[in-house]
Amino acid sequence: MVASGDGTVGKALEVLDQVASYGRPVRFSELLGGSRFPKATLYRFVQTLTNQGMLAFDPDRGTYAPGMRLVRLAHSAWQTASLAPIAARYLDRLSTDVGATVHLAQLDHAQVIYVDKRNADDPVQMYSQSGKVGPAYCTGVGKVMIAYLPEADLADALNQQSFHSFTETTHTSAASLRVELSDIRANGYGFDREEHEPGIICIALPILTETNRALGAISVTSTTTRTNLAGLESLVQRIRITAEAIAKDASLWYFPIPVR
Amino acid sequence: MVASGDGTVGKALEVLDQVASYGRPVRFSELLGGSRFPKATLYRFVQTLTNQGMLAFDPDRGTYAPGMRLVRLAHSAWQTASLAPIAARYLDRLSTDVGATVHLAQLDHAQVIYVDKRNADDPVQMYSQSGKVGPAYCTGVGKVMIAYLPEADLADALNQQSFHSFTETTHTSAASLRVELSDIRANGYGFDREEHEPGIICIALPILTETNRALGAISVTSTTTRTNLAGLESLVQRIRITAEAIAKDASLWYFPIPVR
DNA sequence: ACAACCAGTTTCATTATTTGAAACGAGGTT
DNA sequence: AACCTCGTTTCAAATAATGAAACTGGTTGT
Repeated sequence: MVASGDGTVGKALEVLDQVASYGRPVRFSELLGGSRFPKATLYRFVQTLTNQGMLAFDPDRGTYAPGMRLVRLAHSAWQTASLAPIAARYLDRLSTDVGATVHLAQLDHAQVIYVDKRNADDPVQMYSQSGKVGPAYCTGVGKVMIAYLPEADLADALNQQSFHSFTETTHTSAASLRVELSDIRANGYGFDREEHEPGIICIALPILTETNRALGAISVTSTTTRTNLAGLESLVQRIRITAEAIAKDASLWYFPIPVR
Repeated sequence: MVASGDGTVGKALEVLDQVASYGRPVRFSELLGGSRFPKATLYRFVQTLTNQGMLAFDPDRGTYAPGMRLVRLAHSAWQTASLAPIAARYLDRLSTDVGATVHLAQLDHAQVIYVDKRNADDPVQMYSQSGKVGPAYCTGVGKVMIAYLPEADLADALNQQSFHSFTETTHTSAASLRVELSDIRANGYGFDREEHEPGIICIALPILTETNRALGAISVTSTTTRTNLAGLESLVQRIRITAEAIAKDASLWYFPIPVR
């Protein structure tokens, strides 16, 4: 079933996603055009979401945009459910050690979400890169994370990949990707071989629990003008130290105190 | 009616807020304890939200936490509905000019959400301060924003303030706050007179549309050991330049192209 | 071995909410 | 005045949410 949608809540969240997808404030009629819901129904959803602060209505322009309540909730999510707070100090060190850009990512359904970043070249933090999404099938972090998914979830995730061919090396089918995924499980790391952007390569390692679930992934990115895959591979030991340190901290971190 | 809640969607979002409020992963039974919903109902909400990626379930520990979909959505919100992207360069300049901490905030219902920050002392950005919330009635940014609310919304916002007395100067009633709000409208700026934390003072200015709605606010914060209210007041002209520049950019920014 | 207990999950008849076609109202344009 | 478009409201029919109670599987106590 393509259209998932758990009841009313699922539909409302679908509308929320739709608004977010425009990347700019939108009019009601625009939403209606791109929506599977009838006018009155969509109208009620938009009203409800606005009441709830999940959408913000601009009365001057009559437009809707994602609301500030999301920012507040995401702050919670970022702090309690993401690896970013735990990983921060390790990423700092890794980035200065290897002198390259470091990403920390997690999986959301079948998509990659970048939750933190260290840019070695230009020390100015791009504020809130956090939240940016990317495809799983053609990024280093994406591939190492789905490689450790249980078969049922993996099949699901593969179904949701677009397999759009960004470059010559992009995987264009689940079958060819599956071959690489078993390599990744064998090695414990994976590459991005210019699959997403020409000239951009990376090496990625998963952050694993004791039960071998991937909590997230870290990657070191570079360009073909500066190094090559072998060059990146030489960093594996160093990166593994970071990944394991983060995994260990994460396991210690939440020991939900059974407060009574 | 105290219990608002628009239908099923409102209730589900209430549960989402509840999970976020713990600030750590929580068990189902903990949620049940603090919830007005019966077991089966709460269970279904949590299931739905988890399916939707708004919550994340940790199968190893049996806990729920805010999900990564929120981070993705908030990225959208931050980029399209917040003033942060527009204001960034102005905040940089203001912060170096005045040599103090600068905040950019917006209103979410009756709460203040900090969407960006420049810390003059310590150049290390605290990553993703963005999303942090604060009370409206005892912060500089909060007061200048609610001062420009239409009466109906203002009454609503005042009702939702806790008027908890943090310090000796904290407003403890809507009545006394209202007096200050009319001063703020007269002057175009407002102060935090150690109302939230002893020793911490700030001056805040609203970012206004042509129709005099407050899109957000900026503040310059300092301590009583370094300066005083008169000292902050001397910065008004400089801050106003920034506030007006942001307002102007914001008005130019979204001119929703009627694409056809 | 057994019983009691607990957290989490499922069931199902009842109840309340959502649904959407259609009508309406407010501006604007011809 | 007739005619658009866009947003909003109405209301009976259709659907989905509700929650008490039963159930499951694991843990603890005797």
